[in-house]
Amino acid sequence: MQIGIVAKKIGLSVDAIRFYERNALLPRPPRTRGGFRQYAETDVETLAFIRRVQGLGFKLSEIRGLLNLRGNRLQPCAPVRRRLQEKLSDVQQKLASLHNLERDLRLALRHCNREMRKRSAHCPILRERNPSKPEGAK
Amino acid sequence: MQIGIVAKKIGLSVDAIRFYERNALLPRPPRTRGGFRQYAETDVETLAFIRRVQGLGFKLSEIRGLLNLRGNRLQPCAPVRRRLQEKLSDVQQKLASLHNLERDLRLALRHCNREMRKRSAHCPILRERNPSKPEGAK
DNA sequence: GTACACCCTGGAGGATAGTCTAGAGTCAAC
DNA sequence: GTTGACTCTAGACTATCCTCCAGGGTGTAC
Repeated sequence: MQIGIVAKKIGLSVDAIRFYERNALLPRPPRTRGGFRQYAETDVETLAFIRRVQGLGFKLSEIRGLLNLRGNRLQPCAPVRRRLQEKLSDVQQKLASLHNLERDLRLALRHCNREMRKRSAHCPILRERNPSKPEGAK
Repeated sequence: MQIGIVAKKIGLSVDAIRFYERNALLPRPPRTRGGFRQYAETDVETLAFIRRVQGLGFKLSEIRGLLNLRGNRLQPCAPVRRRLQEKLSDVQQKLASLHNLERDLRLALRHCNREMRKRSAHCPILRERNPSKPEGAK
């Protein structure tokens, strides 16, 4: 299978696949005499895996770690589990900080509305010194 | 006030302040004969403003827009309000997609746990074709 | 044997928000 | 007038995940 076919199959760009190869996420495939990459089904699976865990919020560098795990057969579930748990707590932290941000934005909007009702000429967001101490946000 | 003082006052690096100037977030201050920047209180306020709305999740390019609004006095509250609302709905979208991600991660962990209880040698995350269709995530 | 789509490489670029560096100059205090 | 802390500039670098490009070669169908 040549690279364009694989790209279409998986929904990636040709450039992205070559990028993954350069960055050791995908093994170097054999080539035709002319130098064209020739992929097998396992490569397609690897790419599908990459997409899938990328969808779980893993960075490419982390995915590289997972792929190495994937290579050996000795009960690799435990380290994967650990990584999933780490990722879950990352996500939960991000959620918390976004919730804070949401609260601060609502607060700012409320100030804004109050000022508009008063037909005041100065916007509290633009003028005030310290309207709501938005700190918690990431 | 020279740049280091301002930096300390606001909690930014000297480099960051110069960076803001280069990127038209902060006006160019007057200089001493020797070429040192001399800041006034209003510059400190501008920087405080930048920090504040950055804490509300605005990018520097967006903050530049807000700062322009800040210049004119003609009832600028309405456009600010609009931007705040846009930002709020961005945040809400991100929250939704992170919630999806959290759900997918929990699901993946559950699969993982099940497999470990079975003392199975293959990890469902590494092997399965399509364990939980993690799509909704950003 | 030629047309056309496809592939190759290496390197640049891009968005974001800065940080870091070298090498030189300045300010204030003593 | 010298010391020491501070500042100046331009440009390179960080991390992330690719995309785009030129200039050239390959594969296959007709």
